Amino acid sequence: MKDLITSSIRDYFEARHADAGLFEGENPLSIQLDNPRDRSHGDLACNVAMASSKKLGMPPRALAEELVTWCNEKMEGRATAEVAGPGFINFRLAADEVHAALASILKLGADYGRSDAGGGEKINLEFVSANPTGPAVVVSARAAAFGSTLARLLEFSGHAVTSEYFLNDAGGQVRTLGASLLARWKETQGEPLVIPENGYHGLYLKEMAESLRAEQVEPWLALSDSEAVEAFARHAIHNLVGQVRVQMDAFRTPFDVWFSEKSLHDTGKLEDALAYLEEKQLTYEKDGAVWFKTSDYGDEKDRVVLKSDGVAAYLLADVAYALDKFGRGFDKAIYVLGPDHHSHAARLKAVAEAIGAGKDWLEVILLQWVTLVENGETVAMSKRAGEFVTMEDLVNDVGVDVARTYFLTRRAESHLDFDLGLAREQSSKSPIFYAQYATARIAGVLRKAEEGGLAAAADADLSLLSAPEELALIRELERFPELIAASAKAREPNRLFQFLNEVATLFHRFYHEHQIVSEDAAQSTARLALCRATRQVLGNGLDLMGVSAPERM
RNA sequence: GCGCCCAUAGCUCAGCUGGAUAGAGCGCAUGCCUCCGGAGCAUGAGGUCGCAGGUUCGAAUCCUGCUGGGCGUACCA
Repeated sequence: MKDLITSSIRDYFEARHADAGLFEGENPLSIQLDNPRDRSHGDLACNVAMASSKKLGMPPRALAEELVTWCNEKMEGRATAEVAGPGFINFRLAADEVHAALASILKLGADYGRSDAGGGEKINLEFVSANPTGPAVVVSARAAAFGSTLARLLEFSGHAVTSEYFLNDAGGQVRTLGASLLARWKETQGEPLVIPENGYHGLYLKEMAESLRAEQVEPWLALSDSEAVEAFARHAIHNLVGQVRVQMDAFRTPFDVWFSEKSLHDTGKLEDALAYLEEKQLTYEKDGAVWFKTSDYGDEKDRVVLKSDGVAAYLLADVAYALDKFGRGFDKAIYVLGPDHHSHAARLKAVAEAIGAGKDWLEVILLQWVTLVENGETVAMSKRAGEFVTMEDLVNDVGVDVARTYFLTRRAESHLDFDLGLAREQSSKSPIFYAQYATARIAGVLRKAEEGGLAAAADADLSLLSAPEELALIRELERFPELIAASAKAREPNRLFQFLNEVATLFHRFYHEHQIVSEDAAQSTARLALCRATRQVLGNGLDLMGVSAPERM
């Protein structure tokens, strides 16, 4: 339908104003159709008359009048146009068009909303990637909810997505972790507890140490100090990564690839990366270290890739990892980073350019902090000090549906206050309940209809749906595919949440105004069809969010 | 100092990549179930969109400069 309107408008300009060259040059005119905020302005609104009036030397309203006449003829009653305000052209779809949209929702079912907007673009989406030096914390839960939903949105809108988790299972922090566990082990053996400098104080290591068996540890202790620390570290990492995997799974956040940083070290990829940079003459030596000229690509200063002690700096792993990803043929790599890593954005961009992928190949999304709030008090967290609410605690406390939704209500850039008290309440105050309540309510109505023998009637006469509340609901449902595509393109899953709430609002209003199951079988059947379509859209949307659509609550 | 992010109703936040009278939830006030789920619906009060300029037919949205807050600014990862 949109295509018909757009082509009608374009035809007009080509027939009457071809010499103005509106569609050429550096600022070609694009014909936009928006959903007006105010429904009394029709179904679709267009601003071309205002946008082009200056170039054509015509007053916007006069131009709009001509366009309206032209379009009304072209569209043959499938939609009607009228001029409004300063020169908007408002289009109203014929009822048949609206009903056809409803029929199409019912026909497509679980695939309704799917599109090929992404054109099969191959995207690597990396998210969470938290250091496996302790249990996953709340920021990871936010990243998980955000990333997994974005992955599903991208997939649904026609992209080929690989969800990836990068494990920092190498480097100094891992050794520190091993040393901390070793200290905890010694504690279980009656020795005084001496946690190393900058070590990890969390009780999870105490518990882990207590679950170690003596015969397991003996061979480790027989090794040199350094190798012993390494052995404890390996155990700790293995254990913690296992926990993270289980939690991500329980949080409905599947990953296609768990990428080990250590594997880059073990397979010589770091040396390859360094050789690559050297070959491209992007490195130099200074103060005994090897530097990478990231400032050539917009970073504020150069960075060390090989430390003066000969050990690779983390950035080299970034280069090796980016080379690996690029080599796997992705058209785009999205990095979802935590707020503590935002200084990395510039140098990651530099890496992308240096390896010849181009700076648009690598996209950084920065998630902001989550502050847990309870009774107006901020709940403090620090991984090293061992005070934190883990992701597991959070999920046990409020449930997966509530936790996921809470994170999906906000844009990535906004700091998020997570109110534990509110989330725990399981009431209408909780953000997800409104939409879920709608699905449960619909399920209730459908059960009722089934008891009355109405369920089987598939050939509903949709033209019986003509009340304002009915049409408004259908038109909102019709926006779903477009919303999905836009939400994926903007990397803003929160729009999906907003949309589902809008659908729920319109459904509740419709429900309140109209008796669905009544004496009038034809009318009932039509309204039941609308209920099914609404449930389908809510269900598809909630599914993308990784949230359940309950039959009863 | 420099860099990134944020600033919208009493509170928490949306605002669809420049559109018409800036919205929702919570809280507050008032109505609506003999009827399919009242965990719902409707109405009302509440705004200098941080401040000042600029671009535009048109700005909460884009640009510049301020103010205030968060984070970062390692040969840590």
